Amino acid sequence: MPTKKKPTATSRPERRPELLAIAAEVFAAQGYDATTVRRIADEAGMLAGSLYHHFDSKESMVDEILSTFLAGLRTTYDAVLDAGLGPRETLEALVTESFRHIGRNLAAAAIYRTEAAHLATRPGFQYLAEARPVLERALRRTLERGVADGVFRAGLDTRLTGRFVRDAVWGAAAWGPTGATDAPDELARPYLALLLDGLAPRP
Amino acid sequence: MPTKKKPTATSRPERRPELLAIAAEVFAAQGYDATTVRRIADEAGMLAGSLYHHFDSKESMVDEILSTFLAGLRTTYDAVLDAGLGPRETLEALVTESFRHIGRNLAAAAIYRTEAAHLATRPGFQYLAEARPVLERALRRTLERGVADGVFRAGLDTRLTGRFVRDAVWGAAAWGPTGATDAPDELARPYLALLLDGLAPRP
Amino acid sequence: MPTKKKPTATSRPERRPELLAIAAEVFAAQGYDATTVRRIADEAGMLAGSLYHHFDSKESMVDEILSTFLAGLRTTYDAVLDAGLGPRETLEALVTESFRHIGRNLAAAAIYRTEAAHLATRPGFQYLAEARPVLERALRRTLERGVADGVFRAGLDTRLTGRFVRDAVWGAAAWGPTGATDAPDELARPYLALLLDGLAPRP
Amino acid sequence: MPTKKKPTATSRPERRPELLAIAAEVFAAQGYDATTVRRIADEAGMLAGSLYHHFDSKESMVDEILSTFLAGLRTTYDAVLDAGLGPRETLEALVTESFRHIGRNLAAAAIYRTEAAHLATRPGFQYLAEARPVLERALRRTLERGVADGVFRAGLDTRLTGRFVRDAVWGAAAWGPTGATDAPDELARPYLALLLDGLAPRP
DNA sequence: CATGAATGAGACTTCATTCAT
DNA sequence: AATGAATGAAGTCTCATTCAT
Repeated sequence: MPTKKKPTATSRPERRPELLAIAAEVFAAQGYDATTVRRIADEAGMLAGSLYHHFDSKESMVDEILSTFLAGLRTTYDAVLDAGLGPRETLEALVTESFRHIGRNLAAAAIYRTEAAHLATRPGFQYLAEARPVLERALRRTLERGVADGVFRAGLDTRLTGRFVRDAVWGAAAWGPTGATDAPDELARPYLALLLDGLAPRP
Repeated sequence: MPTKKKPTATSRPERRPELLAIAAEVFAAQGYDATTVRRIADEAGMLAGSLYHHFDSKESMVDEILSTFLAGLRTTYDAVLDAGLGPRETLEALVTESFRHIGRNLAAAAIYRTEAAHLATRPGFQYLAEARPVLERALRRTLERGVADGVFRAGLDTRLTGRFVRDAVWGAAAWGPTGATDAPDELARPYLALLLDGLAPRP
Repeated sequence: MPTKKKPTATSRPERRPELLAIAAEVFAAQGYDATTVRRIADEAGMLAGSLYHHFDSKESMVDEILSTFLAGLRTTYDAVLDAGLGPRETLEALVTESFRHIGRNLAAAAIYRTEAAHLATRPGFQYLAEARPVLERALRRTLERGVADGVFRAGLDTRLTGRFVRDAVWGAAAWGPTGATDAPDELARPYLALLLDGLAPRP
Repeated sequence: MPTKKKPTATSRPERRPELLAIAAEVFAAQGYDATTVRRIADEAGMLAGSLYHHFDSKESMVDEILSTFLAGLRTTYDAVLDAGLGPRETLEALVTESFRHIGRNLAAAAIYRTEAAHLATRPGFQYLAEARPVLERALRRTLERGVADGVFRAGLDTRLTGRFVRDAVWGAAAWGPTGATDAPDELARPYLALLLDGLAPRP
């Protein structure tokens, strides 16, 4: 997937990702609107004005953070969907990879979860609205395939179920560093067990 | 002797809750920080300064919205937990009542879901941090009881499961008016079916 | 239901002077600009808007307070100057009556001392600028008479001395209630002793 | 004593004191509350918001003006009191140095005289209340020493006299630029003559 | 007379952003 | 690349004042 944005402001490649990581951390901690450019600069050990040698604007920072995050996510999902797996294995892979991507980019994921809906209304951020149903749709289709194949329970409301799964997965983005970073697979496994077999003991 | 006010024709039965509802709508739609007091006033058909006749500050508006919402939620949970139900029925009631409360107060719920984490760091909003684990804890304990009673699967990670359920339920607060308002019970039933029995068909 | 004819709630038909006294107290304590109309109303047990049944504006309140105070002062000075006293007795009377007037109208005096210079620049308050040199001028002329008569020391700088005396006298307006109210004559006597005879012991 | 500035080309040797001087002038002329930040900025040739690059708030401007002024005053008094002078010389030095300090910092002195009492009630300005009795106390003690030594008249009410002297001296801060700036010693000498020897001619 | 709601102007302050050095 | 000063637009909030009830 091609990068949509060339760095417009002059930048030395080393510093840029570093600054973005710092910015992501602050955005995640305080919220995008509540974060001041000065606070990011403080955290980076420079003055507010100096940030503009690296980025065009505060908006371009979230933009880059979120579009990078989402591009990676989409790539991951595409790989899963193109792998020719059965419905159950596809579902497991979608869930597992989601937890992994979130765990690897916790700040970006938290920003996405909290701010995307509001940011999506601003010009230049439509891609956020477009990205939102991606996981949901992949899940729904996988569920439909599974129901058709008899791998998943007949009569399943695939639309609602897709949403429930998506929300449960993304919820982990808000658990904070202690919850989701270290071992994303230790979230995926129990979640999948619950999702597939339910709470009630099998007879 | 001060007589009770008895407004005759143009009775204004408390403008306050009306204004709070408007404010909640705008906060939910745009985010707390991105919402200007003027926008709320516009929506209410008055000038920005006039709002301060009814409220101390913008902060006090979210405060009242959220604390009212959470007080109702806690009351509901307490009623469920005190009803003497078995674990499975308690779980069903917690989920069902959560969807109902969210559906009845969609704007407040959306604000809570999106802003609570950031607002909780401000002085005077500690109660948000305290309220956060309430549903999770109620769920976890119910799950523990259920596991002990053999109603729920043995070996369940009750801590993680509590969180997954909470996130799936609260996720609906972000579905927008078309998703969760109309028939909360039509969310609760399929969700509980999924949660209890899982995706996989029973043998 | 109260009686029709008499304004009952308060047996006082004239609320006005009472309200002015309250306003003067608050102006003196907080400063004119820092005083809100609402604060005055609070102190008077009514709502801010209700004050406008008695006064045209906040400005008209200070106006009435200060012009009343100054009219009384001028009357007093005129009486002293018209009494046909000698220079020394005139000086004593001016000082004594000043302390008395200040002591009797402490709040108004404090407002005058603190706010007059700034208020005088506003339209409608020119009389404040005109009133300012009244005591100084009376003092200076009395001093000049006294020097001519040999009652006061030859070579006295009457302009400076007039100012020094005025400032010492008006300074008491800022001493607070414990300093100047109770016994103005117990200020006048020692001050006059000091002024006439000085600190140094007579040989 | 202000050092001559030696600007090279466009040397900006600290804009801060310059801005403080401007602010002091405006505060003195209009009163603290009546002064708008915009007015100060206008006078300084910048926009209101730009002032906040140099100062935290309007309050912090008066704060710095007054605390600097009072620190200098206290230093001066301490030097006088530690000089080992006799009572009469101490008194003369206190009065002379007061007139000088006031004359050198007329705007700050005027602000102090007019606003200190009201400002002192705000948090962070307690030092104003503490600084107020400093001159009075120094004067009273010097007077007491003088009475004990027989340099000053026996039976003197030192408390009242201290206040009278303080008020006469500080009064000059309100005389305006034409009165007290140019030659503070030409105020001190006649005032001391009056204070020591009184109005009445010596026999 | 008093109330309670609302107005409208303006105040202080914040902040993203620019630009000469 | 970075600094420090400044801009300009907004935003929250205050307050004197008005007016129908």
